[in-house]
Amino acid sequence: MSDPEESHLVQERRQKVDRLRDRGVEPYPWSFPDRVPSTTVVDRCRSLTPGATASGPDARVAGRIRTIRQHGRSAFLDLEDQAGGLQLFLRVDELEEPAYSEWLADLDPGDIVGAEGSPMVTRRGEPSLLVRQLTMLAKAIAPPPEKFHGLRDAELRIRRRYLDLLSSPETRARFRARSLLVREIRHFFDEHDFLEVETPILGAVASGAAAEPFGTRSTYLDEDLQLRISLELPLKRLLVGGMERVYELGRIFRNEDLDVTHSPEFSMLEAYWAYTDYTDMRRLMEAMYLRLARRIADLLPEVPAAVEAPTLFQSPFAVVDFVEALEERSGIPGLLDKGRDELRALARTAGATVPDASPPGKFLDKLFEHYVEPSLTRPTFVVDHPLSTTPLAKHHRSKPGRVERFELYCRGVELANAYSELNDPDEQARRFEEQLAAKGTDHYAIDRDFIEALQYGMPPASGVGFGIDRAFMALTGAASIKEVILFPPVRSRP
RNA sequence: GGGCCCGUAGCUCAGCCCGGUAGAGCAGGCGGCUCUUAACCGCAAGAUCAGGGGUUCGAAUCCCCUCGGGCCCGCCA
Repeated sequence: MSDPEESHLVQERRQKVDRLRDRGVEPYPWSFPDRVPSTTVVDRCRSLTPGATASGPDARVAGRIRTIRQHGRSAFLDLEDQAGGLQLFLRVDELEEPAYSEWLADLDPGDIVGAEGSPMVTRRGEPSLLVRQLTMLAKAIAPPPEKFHGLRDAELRIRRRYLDLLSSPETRARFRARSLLVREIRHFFDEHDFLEVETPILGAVASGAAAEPFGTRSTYLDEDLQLRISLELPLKRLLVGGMERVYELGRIFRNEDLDVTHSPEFSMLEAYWAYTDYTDMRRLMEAMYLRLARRIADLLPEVPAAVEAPTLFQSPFAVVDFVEALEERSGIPGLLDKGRDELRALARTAGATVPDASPPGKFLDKLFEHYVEPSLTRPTFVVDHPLSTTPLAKHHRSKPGRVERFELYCRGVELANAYSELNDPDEQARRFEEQLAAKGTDHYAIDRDFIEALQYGMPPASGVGFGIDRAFMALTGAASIKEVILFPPVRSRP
């Protein structure tokens, strides 16, 4: 693939830029005031019969030229803007300066133009703008992707997302929906009196999850730093500090390979709620997902999975006990009494390869992943995990060997993870030590300052975390996380 | 990191099995057309066939390596 700079197509378009300048037309002007969305013009066309032109004031629209259909001394242009698009109808006897023939010669698909004229409906019934004045707003010197098939090359669609966006209404709709869904999530927490906060991305030791961190370095501090892998510990410090309902929605970084459901950097929301337990949080999450499901159906009426979301997410969500579900599905009784070696053997049989030295919880997670997860297509809360799987949750008040935790699953994907938060400083210290000793989790560094914070007293609280990308995937049925991240990580260009 | 598959014009694709020196549509150029909508009609142009090496009289095509991508596995609560 040669550099577009060298292409003769670009050369030809550069010559058009020169020609425009020679005629005194600025190819890159500063603004286009008083423009309205294309939908405003389309609305004004509704009352018109085919062939009629509106009598009222002229309308001004702006956007990108997608196609040009020239008919000798008239032409139709398809103009696209964020609201949608509109057909422009150019006729030599309607168009003011500059001359029609000059305009068409220097206009290409991909150019951004402004148009002023009368709303009209063609004889074939297409809402249009009968153009009186056409203004070049940004001459495109690189040609846009093919008008009908668009950009299919998966690599180009990701590396040059702007090309994917400008050539694909579906892509534009998807990312618009993502933004509005994030807005909805913020509204939800704001309405429940949670404060949105920001905590550091850079720190000495990344903690709060078992994942390989990215490293970087501060020249000023002369220290090695790590990028955060979770939001948990700083937010809990805020509970200690007296903030009773906090959440953060931000990027976290895990130094791992990318696949259909994992990206090395992704957006995570974590919320902590003082004086409540995981049952309260379960109700909150159910309420949130019910709301998001309704919202996504409105936002993406063209996407079947989005339209089905309100049917799929219906109250009450199913609740299953982690151990009961696993024992039932696998047909293996007494899992909690089994030792590490026995669990490892079972995990092997189930086809999972886990480092021998992993803590018992790791094998249980693998078994769960294998036997239970795929069957969780409807929204289901999996509750009360074995203690060995979860170092930061409070032990269960009535089930020995368990913690008060839930994970929400839907369409086989984990959508949320929450627990009654551990606030006993000594037990927390002990759990960290155990994790560290168990190996297989060598990235678990002990955050001493966090233990110290707990010593001052953290109110009982529930906390939840969920990946924004996966939530959006589950709601829209997206096949890959790359489809829901505007700029997924890619290798630098060769 | 391992396995399989893919990379041909700016874009979308054919040609590759079975070796004979590259073909179309869109976009662009020139000409025609004042209601089209993947507009249409005519003419001309556009390609280090991802890059490098090998086999061969001859390689887009067969083999090897490199780069980039996709899928699966591993890693990843």
